[in-house]
Amino acid sequence: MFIKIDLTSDVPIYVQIKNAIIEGIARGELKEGDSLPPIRQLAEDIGVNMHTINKAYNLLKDLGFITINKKYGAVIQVEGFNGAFMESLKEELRPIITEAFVKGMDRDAFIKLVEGIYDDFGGRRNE
Amino acid sequence: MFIKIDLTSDVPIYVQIKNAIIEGIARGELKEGDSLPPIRQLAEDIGVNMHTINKAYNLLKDLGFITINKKYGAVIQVEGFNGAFMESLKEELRPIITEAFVKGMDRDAFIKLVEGIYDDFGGRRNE
DNA sequence: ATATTTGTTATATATATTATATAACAAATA
DNA sequence: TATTTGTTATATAATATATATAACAAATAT
Repeated sequence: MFIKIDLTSDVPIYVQIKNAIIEGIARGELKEGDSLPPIRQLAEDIGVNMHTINKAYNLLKDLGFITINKKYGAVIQVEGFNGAFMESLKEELRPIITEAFVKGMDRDAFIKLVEGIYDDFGGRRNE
Repeated sequence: MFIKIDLTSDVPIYVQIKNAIIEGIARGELKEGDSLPPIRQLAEDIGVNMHTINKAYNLLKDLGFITINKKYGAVIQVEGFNGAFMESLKEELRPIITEAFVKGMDRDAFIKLVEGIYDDFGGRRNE
């Protein structure tokens, strides 16, 4: 687990950790069934408090990216997208797109940006 | 100005107001040169504190959507996108796209979603 | 000229969020 | 039996969000 935290960022640490782990899955570094480190260990590794990791893990659970139990710890298990996810995705996306549109960025330019990010995950396929 | 605030939302009120005003520009209801209501008036209209409006206006100014001065108040004046905007846009977009990708949403499905939102602003053109 | 309206600034208070620090618990593991 | 695990409970501190008053200086209206 290589997670770099930017303490100057306005993005909360537990959100940065959540993002980094989802990135790890997207890049294929973390696969279904893989275990994440115990919260105390990861906390020491990246130099933050145990509860901050715990918060990140529970957020990942709520978002449907991992399961947590005492037997196996935190295990990558991705719930596919559903209606609720699509709704929250739209709500997140809308103000971002609106800002870009108002600033003169046309549809094609925005789509190019999206394609560029998607290409980072290359030919990777989700099972 | 028709701004509806969702007090149960986890999105701060001043951000909701900022988003609503940018939406207004995108929909063509607010045009370059138009003045926004005085902060006290808008505050009373939507039932929030003066400082909350002030914060929203100053955020809009920092983001390059309005200018503020005592003579003309808050006036719509959109700064076109630049490198800094593109960078922050990418940073905002990346974790959202990554989540969608990991959940099995492919590039084309995501782009369709983007196109749907762009279509809300119809044939409108930004000068 | 005078009063009002404007954005701005200054305090103060209250609540929620974020992050850390310790401690303890129950279940699983070594 | 001791250790490790996620979990829960308190406590503290800093920051963010929102409200409430008050006052200021500049512009506007009467």
